[in-house]
Amino acid sequence: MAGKSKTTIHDIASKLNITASTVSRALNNNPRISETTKKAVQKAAKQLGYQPNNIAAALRHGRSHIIGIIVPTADRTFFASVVRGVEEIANKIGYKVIICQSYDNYNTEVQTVDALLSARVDGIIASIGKNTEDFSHYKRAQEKLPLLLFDRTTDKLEVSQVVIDDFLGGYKITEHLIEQGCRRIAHFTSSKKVSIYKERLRGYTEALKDHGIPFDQALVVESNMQLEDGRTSMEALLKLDQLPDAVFSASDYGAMGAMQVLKERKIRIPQEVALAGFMNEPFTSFSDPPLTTVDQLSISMGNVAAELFFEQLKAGDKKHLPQRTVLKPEIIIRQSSLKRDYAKDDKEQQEGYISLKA
Amino acid sequence: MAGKSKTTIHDIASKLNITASTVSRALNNNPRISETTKKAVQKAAKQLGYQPNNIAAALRHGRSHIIGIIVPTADRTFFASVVRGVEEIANKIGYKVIICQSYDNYNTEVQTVDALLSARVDGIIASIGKNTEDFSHYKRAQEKLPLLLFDRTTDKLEVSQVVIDDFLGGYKITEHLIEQGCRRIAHFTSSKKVSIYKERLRGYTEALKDHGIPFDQALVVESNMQLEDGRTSMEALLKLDQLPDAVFSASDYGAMGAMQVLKERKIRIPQEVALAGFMNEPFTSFSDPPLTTVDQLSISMGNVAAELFFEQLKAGDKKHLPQRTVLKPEIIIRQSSLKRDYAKDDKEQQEGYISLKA
DNA sequence: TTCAGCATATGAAAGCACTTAACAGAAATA
DNA sequence: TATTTCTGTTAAGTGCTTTCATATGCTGAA
Repeated sequence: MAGKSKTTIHDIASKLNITASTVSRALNNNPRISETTKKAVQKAAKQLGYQPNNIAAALRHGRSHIIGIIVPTADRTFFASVVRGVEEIANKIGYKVIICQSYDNYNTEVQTVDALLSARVDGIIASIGKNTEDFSHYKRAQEKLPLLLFDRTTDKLEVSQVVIDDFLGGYKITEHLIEQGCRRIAHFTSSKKVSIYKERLRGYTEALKDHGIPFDQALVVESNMQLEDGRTSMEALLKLDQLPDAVFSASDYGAMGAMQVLKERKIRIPQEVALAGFMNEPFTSFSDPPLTTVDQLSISMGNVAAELFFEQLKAGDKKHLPQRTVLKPEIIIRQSSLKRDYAKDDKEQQEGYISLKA
Repeated sequence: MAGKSKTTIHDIASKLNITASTVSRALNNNPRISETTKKAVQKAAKQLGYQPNNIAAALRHGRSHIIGIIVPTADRTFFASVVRGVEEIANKIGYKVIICQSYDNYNTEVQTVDALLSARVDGIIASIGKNTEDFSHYKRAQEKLPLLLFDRTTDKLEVSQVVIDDFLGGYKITEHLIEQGCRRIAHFTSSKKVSIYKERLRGYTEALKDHGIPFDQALVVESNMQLEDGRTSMEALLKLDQLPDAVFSASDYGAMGAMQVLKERKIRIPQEVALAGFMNEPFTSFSDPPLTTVDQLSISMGNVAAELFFEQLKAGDKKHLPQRTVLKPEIIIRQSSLKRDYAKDDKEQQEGYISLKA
C-alpha cells in the first residue's frame, strides 16, 4: 500500500523519447503507430509497472465502462443469480458492474440512482423496489443513459424490460396439477397488488376455466407468502368443509409452510394434497418430498438483460424503441405434485377422483 | 437518453457570476463559503439539473470511492450474503462496490485484479479462487491499495483477513453429537487440501479425543462434498460392519446426500443415525428432518470485513499490521441431530448406547 | 531531375470536470 | 495603521484522448 505506482504514459513517453500521445495510441493499438513503437511502448510499460488509469480515460471520453445494477437485496437467490448473469456478460466485453441494494426502500432507491448517475456509470439495470410508486428518479436516469428493468418493472415508464411470463408459469403449473387429477386446487397469493402475483393468479384462474373447473374464491388465500404465512394459509384451508386436493403457492416459501403443516397432520403429499410452488428456490429440490415449482431462469434473465442492455448501449442515441423481453418459465416437476404415480397403488384415493369427476 | 445533461460547476458559476472554485467549495460544504452563496449555489444546481461528476473528482484527488469485491461466484448463498454485508457498510459511508467473479479460475482472477487496479478502486476485498496457488497478483495489488481477504485466504500473503473458526465449528458440532449420545461419528471431508476442511476435520478429531472416543479412519470419507458425493459417501459407510451412529459432513450438501440415502433405506434420523452439516445453507431448515449445521454468519462476515477494511483504508499509509479477525461460528441445532429426544421413547436405541459405552 | 501529392509516423496542445494551494480585496478588529 | 477574518478568485494540475499539425520518405508526372 506504500508505493502507489505513479507511472503514467508520460513516464513511458520520456523514457522512450516520444510523446504521451504516441504512447496512448500505442497502448490502444492504434493502426497509425508502427509495430516497432508499439512493441517498445509495451515493453517500457511492463518495465515501469504501468497501470492504466481508467478514470482519466473515462473523464476524457465520457464513458466509464461501468454499469450499475440495483436490486432489492443482493443475497436473495434470484437476484444473486441475475447479478451473476449480468456480470458474466459485462465482464466479457470489458465492463464492470457496480452492485447496489435498495432494500425495497424508496428513499434508498432514489439516492442510489443519483449516486450511480454521479458515478457516471454508462447505464443502469434495475429491479424496482416493492414500495416504489413514483418513478421520477428512473425517468431522470433514463434521460441521461440507457436503463433496463428486469423482473419487477412498471408500465409507467417507457423502458426496456426483461421479465418472465408469470401468467404462463401460473397457467402451466395449474394445468399440470389438473393433469395429475386435482380438481380442488387452492392458491396462495400475495395480498400486495404486485403484478407478478396478479399474473400468477390469472394463470391459475385461466387454467381452471380452460379445463372446466369452477373457480372457488374460498380456495384463494392471501398472505405475504413467507414460510409462516404458508403454514397459516394451509391451516385455514384445513378448516374448510371440503379439503383441497392440491395447493399451488405463488412462492416456494409458502409451499414449504404448507408442506410442514401437511406433514405434521400426516396428510400425504401428493396422494391427498399435491403441492407446487414458484421460483425454484434451491431448497425445493431438498425438501421431502421434493417440491414441484416454476423455474425463473434467473441466470439467463441476467444474461438476457445484459445482452439487451449492451445492445442499446451500443446503439447509443440512435432511436431504439423500448423492448420488452418475456422469458418463458419452465415448470420443474418433482414428487410433491405427482399424484398420478400413486393413483394405481391407492385405490381409495383414485375413487376420490372419480367421485369428483362425476 | 437523449439530452445528456452537460451541466458543470462552470455553468452554475457563470449563472451566478462567481467562479467554479467557489461553486465547488459551496457544493462540498466548505466552511470558507458563506451560507448565502451556498444556498444560491444549491438552488442554481437544482435548477440546472446539475449532477456531480465523480469521475472528474476522482481523477483530481485520486480516490474513486469505489471498492472492488472478488468472489468465486456471486450466486452462491454464502458469497451473496458477504457481498450484501459489504455493500451495506460501504453504502453507509458513500462507497460503491464493484462486484467481480473469478469463477475459481486463476487467469480470470489475475485479470480481475488488474482490471480493478486500472479502474482505480480504492481497495479490494476478495475471497481467493480454489485453484490459486500463486499470489503475486494480490501482492501487486497490495502494494498499491488496501487489500483484505475473507473466508478463503492464504498465509502466503501478509494481509488482513476475516475468517470463521472452522476448527471451533467442527469441534462444537462434534461435541454436540457426542452429547447426544453418539459414539461412532463419521465425517465427510474434502479430498482437496483446503484449509477450511482441514480445520473442520481437526475440530472433529480433537473433540473425539477430548471425549475419549477413539478416532477411526474408516469413518472419515473424502469427496467433493456435493449432493451426489454425500450419497456415495453414505453408501460407503453403510457397507461397514458396524454402522456409524452419526455423520458430520463438512458441507450441508454432503449431509443432504446422506439424508436422502438414509431415508431411502428407512434408517431413522436421528434415532439410528444423527446428521449434521456445515454452512447453514437455506435449504437446511426445510429438509425433513431439518438439518443441524454450523452457521457461517455470512452477512456479519461481510459487515466485519468491510469495517476492518475501511478502518485500514482510513489509516492510509500509516503502518498498520495485517489483522486477522476470526469469527466464532454458531451451531444451529435442529432435529436431525437430536437423538436424545428420542432416547426415552426408544428403549432399543438406548440399550444400543449402553452396550457401546460398556 | 524536380516537385506536387500522398501515405506514414509522430508531435503539440487543447481539453474532459473537478479540486486546491496560493493569492487578493474588503471588512472587521486591534 | 496594521492585522486578522471572511469571502472569493486565479491558475495549476489530475492522466488520458484526440484533433490538428508536422516531418519524412516515397511515387510518378512534368
